[in-house]
Amino acid sequence: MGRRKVEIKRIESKSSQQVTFCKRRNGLIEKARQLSVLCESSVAILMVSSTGKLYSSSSGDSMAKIIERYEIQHSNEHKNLDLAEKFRNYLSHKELLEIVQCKCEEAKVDDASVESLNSLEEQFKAALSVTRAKKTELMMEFVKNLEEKEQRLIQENQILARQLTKMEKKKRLPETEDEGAMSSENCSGNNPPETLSLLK
Amino acid sequence: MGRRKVEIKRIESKSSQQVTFCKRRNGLIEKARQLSVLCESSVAILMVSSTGKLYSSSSGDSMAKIIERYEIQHSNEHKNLDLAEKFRNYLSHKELLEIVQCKCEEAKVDDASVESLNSLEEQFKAALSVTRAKKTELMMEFVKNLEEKEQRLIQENQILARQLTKMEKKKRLPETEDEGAMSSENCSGNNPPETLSLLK
DNA sequence: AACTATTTATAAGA
DNA sequence: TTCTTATAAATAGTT
Repeated sequence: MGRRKVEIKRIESKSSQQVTFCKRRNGLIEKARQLSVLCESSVAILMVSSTGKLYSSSSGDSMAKIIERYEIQHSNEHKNLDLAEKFRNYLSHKELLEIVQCKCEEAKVDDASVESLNSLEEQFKAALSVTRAKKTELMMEFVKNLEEKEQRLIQENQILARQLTKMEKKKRLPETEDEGAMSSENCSGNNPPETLSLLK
Repeated sequence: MGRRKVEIKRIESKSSQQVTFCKRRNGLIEKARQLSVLCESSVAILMVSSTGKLYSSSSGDSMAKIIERYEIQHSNEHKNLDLAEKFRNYLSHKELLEIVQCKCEEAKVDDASVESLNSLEEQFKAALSVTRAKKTELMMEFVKNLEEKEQRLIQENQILARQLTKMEKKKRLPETEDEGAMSSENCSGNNPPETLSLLK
């Protein structure tokens, strides 16, 4: 698509190559963007020019996310970075623990090479991360339960305090036997018994 | 380039989207191949479809090599674990938040390039890490306080219940005025008042 | 998966 | 680099 048909083979002239690289690079990035928008997908492009310069573009999602997705697919090859994040996103806590257990077994049989220990380390990092998330979840639940329990205890205390106040009244005035039971208005203005200080 | 001009926006029909994804995906890969050959360069493409399926292509060099090249370039950002670690070790939560705030300001002025957003993302990751540690600390403290409070409330309830039991006894036998106050033995065998059901 | 009317990308030139 | 434009190539809608 140009004035001439061009054969797809190395462009000899370095300057023409540079011009073509620039034009087609932009074209490629635009095509990727369109694909991403039209089809609700993520596209990442990495280009290394003949001079070694790197160009990259990502659409639909961040470069990191897309590369991560690739590395999950090719899990054997991805030795290095933040395994934890990947596991967190794609595996349940249980599944992860199973993998770690398995790795531990392997490591026992193994001659504990640096390779295998490195792999084990990564597994532990991932396990740590997922565990941390699980922990938070459980703590949130625990706090919620404690708060509910606290409310119930406070209510209970109030009921007990009210009964106590009423009893003391009856003791002082034993002749008034038949006043309305449990009327909260009766208590509202009274000082609570001193044992209720913690409720303040 | 087709029977109609198409707007670059999400294709509603899932099946059309699928067809377009397939056609343009192949087109993109072919363009990448051509660029690689014409300009003696390496091109990697990663595509994640709307259904989460991954497609990849590399020309001029292996995917692993090209991704490696990218990660070398972005080594500062890819060491995010180290970055988080550094922040945790050398900066207080407050200082980190200040840095992040500052970065947010920068990003607002900036034209929000992929570069700057990527950097911002890394800052957030670091912030997240430190925040998570802080959060755990605070939650542990909160839980401790709740547990202490719970104990105090339970004790208070027991005291109130005891007083109530005693009062009821006095009422039934008003002649025995001077028995030992607060003797727990007196209550141990008694049924608690019905309002204490929540303590069981 | 193939066909083709059109649109789009781009090679060459300025 | 960027723009222009003739032409090649990609692809949307159709079969």
